[in-house]
Amino acid sequence: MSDENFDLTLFLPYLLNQAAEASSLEFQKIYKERYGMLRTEWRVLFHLGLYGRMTASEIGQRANMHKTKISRAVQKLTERRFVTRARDDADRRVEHLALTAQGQAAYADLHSVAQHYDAGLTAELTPSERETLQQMLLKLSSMRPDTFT
Amino acid sequence: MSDENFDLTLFLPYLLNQAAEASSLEFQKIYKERYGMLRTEWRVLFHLGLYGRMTASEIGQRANMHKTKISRAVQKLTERRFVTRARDDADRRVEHLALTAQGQAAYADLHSVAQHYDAGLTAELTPSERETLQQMLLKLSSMRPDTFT
DNA sequence: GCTTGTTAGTTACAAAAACAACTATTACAA
DNA sequence: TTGTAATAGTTGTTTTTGTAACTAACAAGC
Repeated sequence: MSDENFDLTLFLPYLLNQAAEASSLEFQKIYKERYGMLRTEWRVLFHLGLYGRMTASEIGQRANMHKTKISRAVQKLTERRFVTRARDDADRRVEHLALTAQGQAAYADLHSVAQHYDAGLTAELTPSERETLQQMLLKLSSMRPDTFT
Repeated sequence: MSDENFDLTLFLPYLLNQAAEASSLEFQKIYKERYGMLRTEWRVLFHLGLYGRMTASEIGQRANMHKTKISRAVQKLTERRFVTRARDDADRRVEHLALTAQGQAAYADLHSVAQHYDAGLTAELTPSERETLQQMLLKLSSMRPDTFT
């Protein structure tokens, strides 16, 4: 039963985790040191920078983040004047979030860092490898595997 | 300066994190439900199952886990009779860890689950894609990128 | 109008992770 | 020896996360 040519160090969830951690370590340092941000905060910032005005739920859906995480990230970001909140007039439950000038500046800075960082990471891959990697990661990201007993 | 054909949703650390989380979700449920294990505990178990008797530091090096995480994981695993500890006679600081019969059984079970789970994940990839993915993830895992300012 | 259900977001409490300081043991050099 | 540094592992404290319960606002049927 135990297939010997199955190496657990090549187990995809494990490998992905290792690669994800290793690859985000240095970048993490940068947004932490420069802006005192957590991963959740950086993600909210980058969604707002990328897509413009959004609500917390919209960010949650796109980023696969739980609403409490977002709530807390937004709180920190507003405290530090990176983000503003505006109640929707029609539906007063929803809040529209947007970057302040300061938030835009931080986003622009980190966007550029990310760009160089990413280039550094992929430097060792050929363009086609890079493309394939992206496609596969996107596929895996959207997968919801069920019962594997 | 801001290269418009750089899409942050394709930023490698982000993509890797998304893929890693999505791909480990269901597997996580299994070892949690069946054995009440945390990720750290599962990792220690699988290292011992895979390599046999090891010390905590050895596991730490291989798995890129901090020693406190391992210490606590080992504590839980010994409490639940999955792992035994044995002091080294020559150097009484080090402890050799090993799986009990019960630990072996759990490992065998989860190994088999992992095998099927992994097969399910890679089902949509061609063997060569799978191979390429592995190679790239291994490369990224071992990378220590520096200053990308 | 009023119930009942749903959605957006927050808050409170418990679980887990990160980080620093600690003990015990060994190594090694003055 | 004995004093200093290094290593293996643990413990304590602070952050961060996860989970569940909550408030407020809307929606829809009656």
